[in-house]
Amino acid sequence: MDEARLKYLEEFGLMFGQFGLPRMLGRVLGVLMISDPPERSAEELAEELAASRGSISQTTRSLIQMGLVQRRSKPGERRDYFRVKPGAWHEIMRREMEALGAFRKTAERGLELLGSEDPDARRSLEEMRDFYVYWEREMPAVLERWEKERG
Amino acid sequence: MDEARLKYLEEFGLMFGQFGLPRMLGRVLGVLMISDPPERSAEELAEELAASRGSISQTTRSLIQMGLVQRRSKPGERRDYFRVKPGAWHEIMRREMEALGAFRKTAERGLELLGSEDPDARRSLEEMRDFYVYWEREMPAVLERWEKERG
DNA sequence: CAATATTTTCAGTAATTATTGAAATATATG
DNA sequence: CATATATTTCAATAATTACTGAAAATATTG
Repeated sequence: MDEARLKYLEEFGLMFGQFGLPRMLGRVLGVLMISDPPERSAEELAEELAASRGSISQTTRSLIQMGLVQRRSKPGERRDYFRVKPGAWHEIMRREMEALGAFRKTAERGLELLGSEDPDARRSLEEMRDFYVYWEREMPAVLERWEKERG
Repeated sequence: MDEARLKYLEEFGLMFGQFGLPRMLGRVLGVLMISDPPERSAEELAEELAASRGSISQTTRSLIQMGLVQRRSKPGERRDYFRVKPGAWHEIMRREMEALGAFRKTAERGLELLGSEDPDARRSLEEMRDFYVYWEREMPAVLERWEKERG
Protein backbone atom coordinates (compact mmCIF):
# COMPACT_ATOMS: atom_id res chain seq x y z
CA MET A 1 0.00 0.00 0.00
CA ASP A 2 1.42 3.39 -0.95
CA GLU A 3 1.99 6.26 1.42
CA ALA A 4 -0.93 8.36 0.20
CA ARG A 5 -3.33 5.54 0.98
CA LEU A 6 -1.92 4.94 4.44
CA LYS A 7 -2.32 8.62 5.17
CA TYR A 8 -5.88 8.48 3.95
CA LEU A 9 -6.63 5.57 6.26
CA GLU A 10 -5.24 7.50 9.18
CA GLU A 11 -7.62 10.33 8.29
CA PHE A 12 -10.49 7.89 8.22
CA GLY A 13 -9.43 6.67 11.64
CA LEU A 14 -9.29 10.18 13.06
CA MET A 15 -12.74 10.94 11.67
CA PHE A 16 -14.12 8.04 13.66
CA GLY A 17 -12.09 9.09 16.66
CA GLN A 18 -13.76 12.48 16.70
CA PHE A 19 -16.98 10.56 16.91
CA GLY A 20 -15.89 8.77 20.03
CA LEU A 21 -15.26 5.48 18.25
CA PRO A 22 -11.96 3.57 18.17
CA ARG A 23 -9.67 4.73 15.43
CA MET A 24 -9.05 1.18 14.38
CA LEU A 25 -12.71 0.97 13.45
CA GLY A 26 -12.26 3.82 11.03
CA ARG A 27 -9.01 2.44 9.68
CA VAL A 28 -10.47 -0.95 8.92
CA LEU A 29 -13.58 0.52 7.37
CA GLY A 30 -11.29 2.83 5.41
CA VAL A 31 -9.26 -0.05 3.96
CA LEU A 32 -12.43 -1.76 2.88
CA MET A 33 -13.75 1.46 1.34
CA ILE A 34 -10.74 1.80 -0.96
CA SER A 35 -10.06 -1.87 -1.60
CA ASP A 36 -9.86 -3.20 -5.11
CA PRO A 37 -11.25 -5.81 -5.16
CA PRO A 38 -13.62 -4.53 -2.49
CA GLU A 39 -13.01 -7.31 0.00
CA ARG A 40 -10.17 -8.29 2.26
CA SER A 41 -9.30 -11.17 4.56
CA ALA A 42 -8.50 -10.63 8.22
CA GLU A 43 -4.88 -11.44 7.47
CA GLU A 44 -4.69 -8.84 4.72
CA LEU A 45 -6.26 -6.22 6.96
CA ALA A 46 -3.79 -6.99 9.73
CA GLU A 47 -0.88 -6.71 7.35
CA GLU A 48 -2.01 -3.55 5.60
CA LEU A 49 -2.66 -1.76 8.88
CA ALA A 50 0.27 -3.26 10.78
CA ALA A 51 -2.21 -4.34 13.44
CA SER A 52 -2.52 -7.54 15.42
CA ARG A 53 -4.88 -10.36 14.48
CA GLY A 54 -6.72 -9.92 17.73
CA SER A 55 -7.36 -6.30 17.07
CA ILE A 56 -8.67 -7.00 13.58
CA SER A 57 -10.91 -9.71 14.93
CA GLN A 58 -12.39 -7.43 17.56
CA THR A 59 -12.80 -4.58 15.09
CA THR A 60 -14.44 -6.58 12.32
CA ARG A 61 -16.83 -8.00 14.88
CA SER A 62 -17.80 -4.47 15.95
CA LEU A 63 -18.21 -3.29 12.38
CA ILE A 64 -20.47 -6.24 11.61
CA GLN A 65 -22.43 -5.67 14.80
CA MET A 66 -22.87 -2.04 13.80
CA GLY A 67 -24.21 -3.15 10.45
CA LEU A 68 -21.43 -1.53 8.43
CA VAL A 69 -19.53 -4.58 7.21
CA GLN A 70 -20.38 -8.03 5.90
CA ARG A 71 -18.47 -11.21 6.46
CA ARG A 72 -18.29 -13.55 3.47
CA SER A 73 -16.85 -17.01 3.08
CA LYS A 74 -16.02 -18.76 -0.14
CA PRO A 75 -16.37 -22.46 -0.85
CA GLY A 76 -12.99 -24.13 -1.00
CA GLU A 77 -11.35 -21.45 1.13
CA ARG A 78 -10.89 -21.38 4.84
CA ARG A 79 -10.50 -17.70 5.40
CA ASP A 80 -13.32 -15.22 5.61
CA TYR A 81 -13.52 -11.99 3.70
CA PHE A 82 -14.92 -8.66 4.77
CA ARG A 83 -16.56 -5.98 2.69
CA VAL A 84 -18.44 -2.76 3.23
CA LYS A 85 -22.15 -3.43 3.45
CA PRO A 86 -24.17 -1.42 0.95
CA GLY A 87 -26.09 1.20 2.86
CA ALA A 88 -23.48 1.37 5.62
CA TRP A 89 -23.61 5.16 5.92
CA HIS A 90 -27.35 5.19 5.98
CA GLU A 91 -27.12 2.70 8.80
CA ILE A 92 -24.74 4.94 10.77
CA MET A 93 -27.21 7.78 10.43
CA ARG A 94 -30.17 5.60 11.30
CA ARG A 95 -28.50 4.58 14.54
CA GLU A 96 -27.70 8.14 15.45
CA MET A 97 -31.29 9.01 14.96
CA GLU A 98 -32.34 6.18 17.22
CA ALA A 99 -30.14 7.75 19.87
CA LEU A 100 -32.34 10.85 19.79
CA GLY A 101 -34.90 8.91 21.78
CA ALA A 102 -32.40 8.57 24.63
CA PHE A 103 -31.96 12.32 24.75
CA ARG A 104 -35.69 12.92 24.85
CA LYS A 105 -36.09 10.38 27.62
CA THR A 106 -33.30 11.92 29.65
CA ALA A 107 -35.05 15.28 29.41
CA GLU A 108 -38.32 13.72 30.49
CA ARG A 109 -36.71 12.01 33.45
CA GLY A 110 -35.24 15.33 34.51
CA LEU A 111 -38.63 17.01 34.36
CA GLU A 112 -40.06 14.32 36.61
CA LEU A 113 -37.22 14.96 39.01
CA LEU A 114 -37.95 18.68 39.13
CA GLY A 115 -41.66 18.14 39.59
CA SER A 116 -43.51 21.40 40.05
CA GLU A 117 -40.46 23.50 40.78
CA ASP A 118 -40.12 27.05 39.52
CA PRO A 119 -41.00 27.17 35.81
CA ASP A 120 -37.71 29.00 35.21
CA ALA A 121 -35.83 25.96 36.43
CA ARG A 122 -37.84 23.68 34.15
CA ARG A 123 -37.41 25.72 31.02
CA SER A 124 -34.11 24.26 29.79
CA LEU A 125 -35.31 20.69 30.13
CA GLU A 126 -38.59 21.50 28.44
CA GLU A 127 -36.76 23.01 25.52
CA MET A 128 -34.51 19.96 25.35
CA ARG A 129 -37.47 17.60 25.36
CA ASP A 130 -39.40 19.56 22.74
CA PHE A 131 -36.35 19.74 20.52
CA TYR A 132 -35.81 16.01 20.49
CA VAL A 133 -39.51 15.29 20.06
CA TYR A 134 -39.35 17.46 16.97
CA TRP A 135 -36.35 15.63 15.55
CA GLU A 136 -37.73 12.21 16.28
CA ARG A 137 -40.76 13.23 14.26
CA GLU A 138 -38.81 14.74 11.36
CA MET A 139 -35.90 12.39 10.79
CA PRO A 140 -37.65 9.23 9.65
CA ALA A 141 -39.09 10.96 6.59
CA VAL A 142 -35.66 12.18 5.50
CA LEU A 143 -34.14 8.74 5.96
CA GLU A 144 -36.96 7.10 4.06
CA ARG A 145 -36.71 9.45 1.16
CA TRP A 146 -33.06 8.53 0.70
CA GLU A 147 -33.93 4.86 0.77
CA LYS A 148 -36.67 5.38 -1.80
CA GLU A 149 -34.40 7.36 -4.11
CA ARG A 150 -31.31 5.22 -3.73
CA GLY A 151 -31.83 2.16 -1.56
CA MET B 1 -28.08 17.95 46.42
CA ASP B 2 -30.09 14.79 46.96
CA GLU B 3 -29.11 11.36 45.74
CA ALA B 4 -31.66 11.21 42.94
CA ARG B 5 -30.21 14.35 41.40
CA LEU B 6 -26.64 13.14 41.66
CA LYS B 7 -27.66 9.94 39.92
CA TYR B 8 -29.36 11.97 37.23
CA LEU B 9 -26.21 13.99 36.66
CA GLU B 10 -24.21 10.82 36.31
CA GLU B 11 -26.66 9.72 33.64
CA PHE B 12 -26.21 13.00 31.85
CA GLY B 13 -22.46 12.48 32.00
CA LEU B 14 -22.70 8.98 30.56
CA MET B 15 -24.91 10.24 27.75
CA PHE B 16 -22.15 12.64 26.73
CA GLY B 17 -19.57 9.92 27.19
CA GLN B 18 -21.30 7.73 24.62
CA PHE B 19 -20.90 10.63 22.29
CA GLY B 20 -17.15 10.70 22.77
CA LEU B 21 -17.20 13.80 24.95
CA PRO B 22 -15.83 14.07 28.50
CA ARG B 23 -18.33 13.00 31.10
CA MET B 24 -17.61 16.10 33.08
CA LEU B 25 -19.03 18.11 30.22
CA GLY B 26 -22.32 16.30 30.57
CA ARG B 27 -22.30 16.54 34.35
CA VAL B 28 -21.79 20.27 34.35
CA LEU B 29 -24.39 20.84 31.68
CA GLY B 30 -26.66 18.55 33.68
CA VAL B 31 -26.32 20.60 36.86
CA LEU B 32 -27.15 23.74 34.94
CA MET B 33 -30.14 22.07 33.30
CA ILE B 34 -31.74 21.26 36.65
CA SER B 35 -30.60 24.29 38.62
CA ASP B 36 -33.08 26.49 40.40
CA PRO B 37 -32.25 29.29 39.99
CA PRO B 38 -30.90 28.35 36.58
CA GLU B 39 -27.39 29.63 37.13
CA ARG B 40 -24.41 28.53 39.16
CA SER B 41 -20.99 29.87 40.02
CA ALA B 42 -17.83 27.89 39.31
CA GLU B 43 -17.44 27.30 43.02
CA GLU B 44 -20.95 25.90 43.34
CA LEU B 45 -20.41 23.62 40.37
CA ALA B 46 -17.16 22.33 41.84
CA GLU B 47 -18.81 21.65 45.16
CA GLU B 48 -21.94 20.01 43.80
CA LEU B 49 -19.97 17.71 41.55
CA ALA B 50 -17.07 17.13 43.94
CA ALA B 51 -14.74 18.22 41.16
CA SER B 52 -11.66 20.41 41.18
CA ARG B 53 -11.72 24.09 40.29
CA GLY B 54 -9.41 23.43 37.41
CA SER B 55 -11.69 20.84 35.95
CA ILE B 56 -14.70 23.13 36.20
CA SER B 57 -12.77 25.94 34.59
CA GLN B 58 -11.75 23.76 31.66
CA THR B 59 -15.23 22.34 31.29
CA THR B 60 -17.11 25.63 31.39
CA ARG B 61 -14.70 26.98 28.82
CA SER B 62 -15.49 24.05 26.53
CA LEU B 63 -19.21 24.40 27.02
CA ILE B 64 -19.05 28.09 26.19
CA GLN B 65 -16.85 27.39 23.18
CA MET B 66 -19.40 24.82 22.02
CA GLY B 67 -22.13 27.42 22.31
CA LEU B 68 -24.07 25.53 24.98
CA VAL B 69 -23.47 27.72 28.02
CA GLN B 70 -23.30 31.43 28.77
CA ARG B 71 -21.05 33.15 31.26
CA ARG B 72 -22.64 36.02 33.13
CA SER B 73 -21.24 38.47 35.60
CA LYS B 74 -23.19 40.63 38.00
CA PRO B 75 -22.33 44.16 39.03
CA GLY B 76 -20.98 44.24 42.56
CA GLU B 77 -19.94 40.59 42.48
CA ARG B 78 -16.63 39.13 41.55
CA ARG B 79 -17.63 35.65 40.64
CA ASP B 80 -19.09 34.65 37.33
CA TYR B 81 -22.20 32.59 36.83
CA PHE B 82 -22.97 30.02 34.19
CA ARG B 83 -26.29 29.11 32.65
CA VAL B 84 -27.56 27.01 29.81
CA LYS B 85 -27.79 29.06 26.64
CA PRO B 86 -31.24 29.02 25.09
CA GLY B 87 -31.06 26.99 21.92
CA ALA B 88 -28.20 24.85 23.24
CA TRP B 89 -29.58 21.59 21.85
CA HIS B 90 -30.27 23.14 18.51
CA GLU B 91 -26.65 24.24 18.53
CA ILE B 92 -25.42 20.72 19.26
CA MET B 93 -27.41 19.45 16.30
CA ARG B 94 -26.27 22.27 14.07
CA ARG B 95 -22.65 21.41 14.76
CA GLU B 96 -23.21 17.77 14.06
CA MET B 97 -24.70 18.73 10.76
CA GLU B 98 -21.69 20.83 9.95
CA ALA B 99 -19.61 17.74 10.51
CA LEU B 100 -21.42 16.09 7.61
CA GLY B 101 -19.32 18.21 5.30
CA ALA B 102 -16.18 16.55 6.64
CA PHE B 103 -17.57 13.14 5.81
CA ARG B 104 -18.46 14.21 2.28
CA LYS B 105 -14.99 15.68 1.80
CA THR B 106 -13.32 12.54 3.07
CA ALA B 107 -15.29 10.52 0.52
CA GLU B 108 -14.29 12.92 -2.23
CA ARG B 109 -10.65 12.75 -1.27
CA GLY B 110 -10.83 8.97 -1.39
CA LEU B 111 -12.30 9.05 -4.87
CA GLU B 112 -9.46 11.25 -6.06
CA LEU B 113 -7.05 8.75 -4.57
CA LEU B 114 -8.64 5.87 -6.45
CA GLY B 115 -8.71 7.78 -9.70
CA SER B 116 -10.06 5.67 -12.52
CA GLU B 117 -9.70 2.35 -10.78
CA ASP B 118 -12.24 -0.42 -11.20
CA PRO B 119 -15.75 1.00 -10.74
CA ASP B 120 -16.40 -1.76 -8.21
CA ALA B 121 -13.69 -0.36 -6.00
CA ARG B 122 -15.14 3.13 -6.26
CA ARG B 123 -18.71 2.16 -5.44
CA SER B 124 -18.54 2.38 -1.64
CA LEU B 125 -16.97 5.82 -1.67
CA GLU B 126 -19.44 7.06 -4.25
CA GLU B 127 -22.32 5.90 -2.12
CA MET B 128 -20.75 7.58 0.90
CA ARG B 129 -20.32 10.84 -0.96
CA ASP B 130 -23.83 10.82 -2.40
CA PHE B 131 -25.30 10.05 0.98
CA TYR B 132 -23.66 13.01 2.67
CA VAL B 133 -24.43 15.32 -0.21
CA TYR B 134 -28.06 14.37 0.30
CA TRP B 135 -27.97 15.08 4.03
CA GLU B 136 -26.15 18.34 3.64
CA ARG B 137 -28.95 19.38 1.33
CA GLU B 138 -31.79 18.18 3.56
CA MET B 139 -30.73 19.10 7.08
CA PRO B 140 -30.74 22.89 6.91
CA ALA B 141 -34.45 23.00 6.13
CA VAL B 142 -35.28 20.86 9.16
CA LEU B 143 -33.11 22.99 11.43
CA GLU B 144 -34.63 26.18 10.09
CA ARG B 145 -38.16 24.99 10.55
CA TRP B 146 -37.48 24.39 14.24
CA GLU B 147 -36.02 27.84 14.58
CA LYS B 148 -39.05 29.37 12.89
CA GLU B 149 -41.50 27.46 15.06
CA ARG B 150 -39.64 27.85 18.34
CA GLY B 151 -36.54 30.00 18.11
C1' DC C 1 -2.19 50.43 44.30
C1' DA C 2 -2.43 47.05 48.01
C1' DA C 3 -5.41 43.48 49.47
C1' DT C 4 -8.64 40.05 48.36
C1' DA C 5 -11.40 37.13 45.52
C1' DT C 6 -11.70 34.51 41.43
C1' DT C 7 -10.24 32.14 37.39
C1' DT C 8 -6.93 29.93 34.43
C1' DT C 9 -3.03 27.21 33.31
C1' DC C 10 -0.40 23.27 33.26
C1' DA C 11 2.66 19.58 34.98
C1' DG C 12 1.80 15.44 37.25
C1' DT C 13 -1.21 11.61 38.22
C1' DA C 14 -5.21 8.81 37.84
C1' DA C 15 -8.46 6.52 35.14
C1' DT C 16 -9.86 4.79 31.03
C1' DT C 17 -9.65 2.73 26.67
C1' DA C 18 -7.18 0.47 22.80
C1' DT C 19 -4.03 -2.93 21.29
C1' DT C 20 -1.12 -6.82 21.47
C1' DG C 21 0.11 -11.58 21.46
C1' DA C 22 -0.22 -16.07 22.97
C1' DA C 23 -3.34 -19.74 24.21
C1' DA C 24 -7.75 -21.74 23.32
C1' DT C 25 -11.24 -22.69 20.16
C1' DA C 26 -13.25 -23.52 15.82
C1' DT C 27 -13.31 -24.90 10.95
C1' DA C 28 -11.94 -27.09 6.74
C1' DT C 29 -9.23 -30.59 4.24
C1' DG C 30 -7.40 -34.99 2.90
C1' DC D 1 -9.99 -38.08 12.74
C1' DA D 2 -5.45 -36.06 12.39
C1' DT D 3 -3.48 -32.07 10.48
C1' DA D 4 -3.33 -27.58 8.94
C1' DT D 5 -5.41 -23.14 8.84
C1' DA D 6 -8.07 -19.48 10.63
C1' DT D 7 -10.41 -17.00 14.27
C1' DT D 8 -11.54 -15.61 18.90
C1' DT D 9 -10.66 -14.67 23.60
C1' DC D 10 -8.53 -12.43 27.21
C1' DA D 11 -4.88 -11.09 30.46
C1' DA D 12 -1.12 -7.97 30.15
C1' DT D 13 0.56 -3.67 28.44
C1' DA D 14 0.64 0.53 25.87
C1' DA D 15 -1.46 4.69 24.64
C1' DT D 16 -4.63 8.06 25.39
C1' DT D 17 -7.51 11.07 27.77
C1' DA D 18 -9.50 13.15 31.99
C1' DC D 19 -8.74 15.26 36.36
C1' DT D 20 -6.36 17.33 40.21
C1' DG D 21 -4.14 20.86 42.72
C1' DA D 22 -0.93 24.33 43.29
C1' DA D 23 1.11 28.29 41.20
C1' DA D 24 0.36 32.11 38.09
C1' DA D 25 -2.58 35.36 36.15
C1' DT D 26 -6.57 38.31 36.19
C1' DA D 27 -10.09 41.13 38.03
C1' DT D 28 -12.43 43.75 41.70
C1' DT D 29 -12.77 46.47 45.79
C1' DG D 30 -11.61 50.01 49.15
